[in-house]
Amino acid sequence: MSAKKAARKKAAPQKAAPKKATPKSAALKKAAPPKVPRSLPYEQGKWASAFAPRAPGERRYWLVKSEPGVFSFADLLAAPKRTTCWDAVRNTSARNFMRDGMKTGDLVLYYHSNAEPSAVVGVCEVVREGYPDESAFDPSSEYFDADSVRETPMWYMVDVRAVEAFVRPVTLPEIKATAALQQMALLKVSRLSVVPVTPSEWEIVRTMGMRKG
DNA sequence: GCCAACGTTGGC
DNA sequence: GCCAACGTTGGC
Repeated sequence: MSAKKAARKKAAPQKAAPKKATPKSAALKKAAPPKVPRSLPYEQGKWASAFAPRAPGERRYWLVKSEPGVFSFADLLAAPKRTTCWDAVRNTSARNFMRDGMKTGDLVLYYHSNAEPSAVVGVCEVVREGYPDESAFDPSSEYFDADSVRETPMWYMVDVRAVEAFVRPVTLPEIKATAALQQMALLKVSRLSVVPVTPSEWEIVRTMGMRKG
């Protein structure tokens, strides 16, 4: 285990729920002049398809990671309305996926990272599209970021609701051993807590997770 | 615990 | 704008 895990703090007194994944970095940075959220050229990059205009009714798929010791899928199932805000993400690419890519109704694979075994354990659904992450504004939060101000929020989150628990975990070794899943962003991009999943990848992983035996 | 792969920061 | 130093994630 690594540093994280340290997370798990007071419950955010906010709307949805507790904290989750990505712990953060340290610290309180000294007061700095507000920065405008940087816009990366990701629209033209390898993730362009995640942000491209959608066909009418098109649903997209994603994967989010959380350490089970911090916020597990069982915690999500036990949360009010089986819903939580996916706060505390402090990585610009993951932020962009949440702020600009995810839409209500999209389905999300729930992955337990730093777990034994690390695995996809269930499915949740986006029920609220990107909105400012309140924890970044709160000086008492361990996720406080002085660079994020209400006028120009730096960090965003979405709300997700649990849809179904897999009947068995689809482990990382299994994913790595599946030919059709070799291109999954989960395997290709290291250390990103929110990543896109293609429709075929989603179908394969979900089928594996819902099949007994 | 180790370390690879990144992302971010800051000096220049 | 370059790039080295540093921090973080997360598999192993």
